[in-house]
Amino acid sequence: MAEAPDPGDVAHVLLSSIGLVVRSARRSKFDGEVSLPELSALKRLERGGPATSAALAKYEQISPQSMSATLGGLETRGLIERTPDPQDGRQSMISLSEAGQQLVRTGRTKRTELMARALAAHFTAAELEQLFAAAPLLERLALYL
Amino acid sequence: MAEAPDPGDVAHVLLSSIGLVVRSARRSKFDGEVSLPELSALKRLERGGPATSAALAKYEQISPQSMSATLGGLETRGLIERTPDPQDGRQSMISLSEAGQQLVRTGRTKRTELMARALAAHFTAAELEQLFAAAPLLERLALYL
DNA sequence: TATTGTTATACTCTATAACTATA
DNA sequence: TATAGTTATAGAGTATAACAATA
Repeated sequence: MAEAPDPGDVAHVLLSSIGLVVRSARRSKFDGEVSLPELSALKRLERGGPATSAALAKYEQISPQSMSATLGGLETRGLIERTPDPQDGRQSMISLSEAGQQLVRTGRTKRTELMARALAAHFTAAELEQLFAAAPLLERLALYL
Repeated sequence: MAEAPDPGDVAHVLLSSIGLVVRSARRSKFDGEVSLPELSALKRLERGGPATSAALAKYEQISPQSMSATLGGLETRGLIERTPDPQDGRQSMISLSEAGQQLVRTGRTKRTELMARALAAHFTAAELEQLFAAAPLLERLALYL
């Protein structure tokens, strides 16, 4: 194990590399495909189960209004369902529809597939392991920004 | 070393975690501070030296038009300089100005500082090492998307 | 009054198309 | 004609402000 790198250096290289990946991922467009924020919300629902719009916004670190817009698009395409809270008429629980479950469970979004293929073709097992291990660290980092 | 994770799983967790970091980083606003794409361009110039607008766009994986807009903002604030190519009147070399060099070299952008503080406060040396090692892998991944 | 969620509006970052100037 | 770069315009994703409905 090498010595600990300077946090400033780590911040530097992370900001660069992460920016590049996001720009690249966004650049590849697929018709009728879910967008990055949509995919993120769907995966959150799969991992965490049904949730209110406000809770989702908090998890995803975006404003409730933005989440509202994202969910609107998902509902239009039948990927999520809303169940009004019988106790509190203001709230609704958002959950994955049958179609939404299929889409996320099978991981068959073209965007994820493209990245999976790139990983399989150009990275060693050890590197995949490294990237896999880095992901939870990145999630944790996001909480402190 | 654990066995190699499935590339699909790696793609999944990377897309999620990276999205979160970018949204969090963008959410924290600082007046008069360089934006993420601006910072990225400045760092590229520091690492790679003077370059043309087109070359920068290619490195950063954005269109030449977008890079033009980014550079326009940086020039207005005196962070970069343009040197016309004496041989070819169409081209200019972009380089960091004195102010731009200072800003990037000292790493004193508020955004980088915020992330550096978070890393220093909430991550172990081994984790920093892990994140540091993951950055070049992410850059490579971006090339194949 | 406070809370959940939406609608209206605007800003940032990016793209594509059309243009200018130079080669 | 071809290339480097800019200007014009549009779209995605985000934010804040103002509003409606419910508590």
